[in-house]
Amino acid sequence: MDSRELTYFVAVAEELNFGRAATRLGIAQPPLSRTIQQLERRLGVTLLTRTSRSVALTAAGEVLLYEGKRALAALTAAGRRAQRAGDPGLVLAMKANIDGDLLEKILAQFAADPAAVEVEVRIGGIGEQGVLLRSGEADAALLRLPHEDADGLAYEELLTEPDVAVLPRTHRLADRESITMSDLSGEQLPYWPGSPPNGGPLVRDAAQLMQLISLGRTVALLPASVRHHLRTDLTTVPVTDAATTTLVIAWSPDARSRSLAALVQAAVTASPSAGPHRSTRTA
Amino acid sequence: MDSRELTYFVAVAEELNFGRAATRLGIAQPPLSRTIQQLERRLGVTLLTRTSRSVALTAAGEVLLYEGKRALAALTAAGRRAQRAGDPGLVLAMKANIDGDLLEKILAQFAADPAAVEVEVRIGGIGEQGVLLRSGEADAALLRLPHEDADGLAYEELLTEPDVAVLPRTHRLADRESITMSDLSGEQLPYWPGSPPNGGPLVRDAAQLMQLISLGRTVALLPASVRHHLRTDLTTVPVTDAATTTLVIAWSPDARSRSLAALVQAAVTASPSAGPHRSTRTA
DNA sequence: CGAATCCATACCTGTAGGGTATCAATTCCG
DNA sequence: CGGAATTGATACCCTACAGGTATGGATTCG
Repeated sequence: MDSRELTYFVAVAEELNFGRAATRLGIAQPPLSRTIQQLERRLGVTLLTRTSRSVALTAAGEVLLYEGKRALAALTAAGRRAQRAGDPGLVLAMKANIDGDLLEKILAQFAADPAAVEVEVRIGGIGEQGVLLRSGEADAALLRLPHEDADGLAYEELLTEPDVAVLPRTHRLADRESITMSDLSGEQLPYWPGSPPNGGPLVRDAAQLMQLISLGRTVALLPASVRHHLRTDLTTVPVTDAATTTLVIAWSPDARSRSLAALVQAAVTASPSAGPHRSTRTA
Repeated sequence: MDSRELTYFVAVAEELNFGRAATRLGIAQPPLSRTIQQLERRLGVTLLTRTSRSVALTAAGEVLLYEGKRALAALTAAGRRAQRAGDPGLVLAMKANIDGDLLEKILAQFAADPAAVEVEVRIGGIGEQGVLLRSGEADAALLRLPHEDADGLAYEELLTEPDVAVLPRTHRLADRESITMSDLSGEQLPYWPGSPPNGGPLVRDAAQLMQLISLGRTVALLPASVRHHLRTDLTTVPVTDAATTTLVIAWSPDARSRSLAALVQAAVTASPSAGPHRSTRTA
């Protein structure tokens, strides 16, 4: 398999349109058609069914799209990790304000370890952490399960919190001791890029979300630790039957650096629920 | 990252010699040198330290070798799986005579499942099963832990057996009710390709091993179920403090075919220790 | 039925990947 | 100690193939 052909195929398979795919790849359409034909001939399998009006994936195409994307990601990740291999430092990816004040403790704990190295903390947008990790640009990431995807990653659980409702102070439920999910049935819950629209507004970052809540346009269910960083015009109310969010530290299962192991160890030690640990990966 | 460059690098990194690597790749040495230089320039990292007499890997090179091999394997596996995606059948890889008579039961159980498809059983050499699985040539494999490597694979445990000593009938220990590991301290235990030599003979397949045992040249510790297929000039003796071997059915964690799931299910159901199951991967 | 859309075909061009010849630096060994 | 052998780098050429342009054929849409 050649990575160029595969890259081209993935583009077509995702766009389901040769012209758009070619533009996205920065080449003309004819060479793209040719390359896909070559690939199909080489594999001896039809990947796409083209009516001269539209393109659809065959079963084989579905498989190749799914597996091919992973393989290509592994390829670029290999390069990235090699680039950063000389640099002894670690990169930790996280979203702003999701740590429940844990980050400082983790870093302090890590600093005490003899294997400690410099840690660059990279604050990314929603859903970026996993990408950074899988692409080899970050060594570890703080993720929230089940909101974020830990598929194919190793992780350790750090902290589990109940979700609370974040409301404007003027909201009808703002003064309640606690509420239930059914109390929120009339509200427009937001959704993130990547997850399916649910009628509510699309939010890209925390600040935007808080703004929308403040305007009464939406209401959010967030881990209890948001309380510590909340704007003064917002408040939180416990939701008795809400889901819980688990903060985990995740890393590539392929990584095997001494300092990364120490960072994970430090994170587990620094977290309040420092129970027995078990590495896991989701299937 | 380009797969061609990476393939070339892996060859050089494994051979630690540009000439040999070029031969292995079927190209001349100068273009190989050039390509590696290009790769290093592109990544901005030195991968190899060349004294004009020998080649050694840098830290970055080590990382790229390790991760690059995985990425390339994923690449070819993606192609293979796509090739076989149209074919609804499954390929099950295993070693001869390692199944403890379980294979028939598994296939019978599977045949009863509505999602059953044709199963091609591929009997491979020692250590090949994992390779077939990882390269996408097989959908599932019967492996013996801890002798074989389940790294990066998902698996379900089927059967755990104690190891027994396989001896010639004329052996001094052949008539004992049971023995201990210390009784075998004077014996030359064999080793397999891939594992480090230990002074004993190198064996490539079961028939060869049995022959060597019959000649009194070695003695083997094998799972108890070998008894069923043993030559008449050999016998087995329980070893009270021997390790146990666990037969597992393994598959690629990336696979998500209905029929494969049914096969795994059938294997678990057919195995005697049909307890609660838990998918695992080793780190 | 013409216009628009979309993939395939035909043909041309430039470059990058590959080959040969050779050099420079070590190492080996008589 | 000096010549032979080994090994990676350099210089140069050549061809195959990736990519571009123009255009055709088929389908859909208004």
